[in-house]
Amino acid sequence: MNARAEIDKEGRISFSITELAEEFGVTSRTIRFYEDKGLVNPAREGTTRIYSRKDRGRLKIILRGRRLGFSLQDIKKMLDMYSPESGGTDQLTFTLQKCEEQLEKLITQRADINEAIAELEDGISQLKGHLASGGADGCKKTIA
Amino acid sequence: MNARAEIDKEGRISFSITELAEEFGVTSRTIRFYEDKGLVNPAREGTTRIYSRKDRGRLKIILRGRRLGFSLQDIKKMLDMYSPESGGTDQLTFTLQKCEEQLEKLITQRADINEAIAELEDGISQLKGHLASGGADGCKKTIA
DNA sequence: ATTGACGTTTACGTAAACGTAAAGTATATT
DNA sequence: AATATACTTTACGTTTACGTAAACGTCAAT
Repeated sequence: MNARAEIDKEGRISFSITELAEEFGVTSRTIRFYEDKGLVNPAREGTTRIYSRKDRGRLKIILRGRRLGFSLQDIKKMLDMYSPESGGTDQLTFTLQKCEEQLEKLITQRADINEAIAELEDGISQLKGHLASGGADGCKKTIA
Repeated sequence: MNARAEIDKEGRISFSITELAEEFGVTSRTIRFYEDKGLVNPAREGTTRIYSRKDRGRLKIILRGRRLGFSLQDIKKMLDMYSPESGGTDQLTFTLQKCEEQLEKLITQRADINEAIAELEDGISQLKGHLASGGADGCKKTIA
């Protein structure tokens, strides 16, 4: 049994690469790839990667970004935005602007989703109608 | 001047590939590529592609799908779902189920977006706080 | 008749996001 | 000591979604 695994059973404070991979449903290759691209930067114990809670948080954000269809490059920018480690006033201002741009994007995307959802719901209720009214046709609505 | 362009100035009933490309902000190459993949199937006048309103509708859906991060393959399935041309009852039932699955996906995705938006708004207001309170630090909040 | 705008096919090129082997290190259990 | 397990790096392979170039057809205006 591993020392680290012993110490922090619950409320973990550090994680191995495979732990995170399993938790998030990706391969370790993927996580290392993200590191290659500068999206995470775990500590090292010798050569082995040690992921902090913060690293884990970044991973979570990365994967959500991916689900939303953003490129890793965009996601990197987003992450950099979140942590303006060097807080010069103009850096902050810059970050703020980037954040607001990103926010716009997401809002647009939400609108897209809502449209898609509405159409799907519409289609579903029509399908149900067709099934209820029995027959092979009904109103022949396709796509507009 | 082209005959078609003359006839249907407004309320267009058919479109050329470049018209649609410009309208949707993609290249004609992209649209032909979608055809290659079976996502659209415009009529032909000789060898030239003629896009109907329906084709245009499909294109709109395709591009929205893309913005949402779906693969063309997924989008094809979605489109096939919308138009169950051969309406056998079990075909309809199948389509219905697929639609409902898709709906689930989108709802999940909307949740993702809402999370991301919330975090961003939070981050933005914190940034504004830092900027207002002047200094180089403040509360050192980074990512969790 | 030629220029130009628009269309076509065929086919090779490319960037992003990993997959997948190869080959080695480190620790732990049998 | 040997096997198993987890980790590492290096590097080439793969898929998706187009870009881009070549080489040609078609129509309308100059």
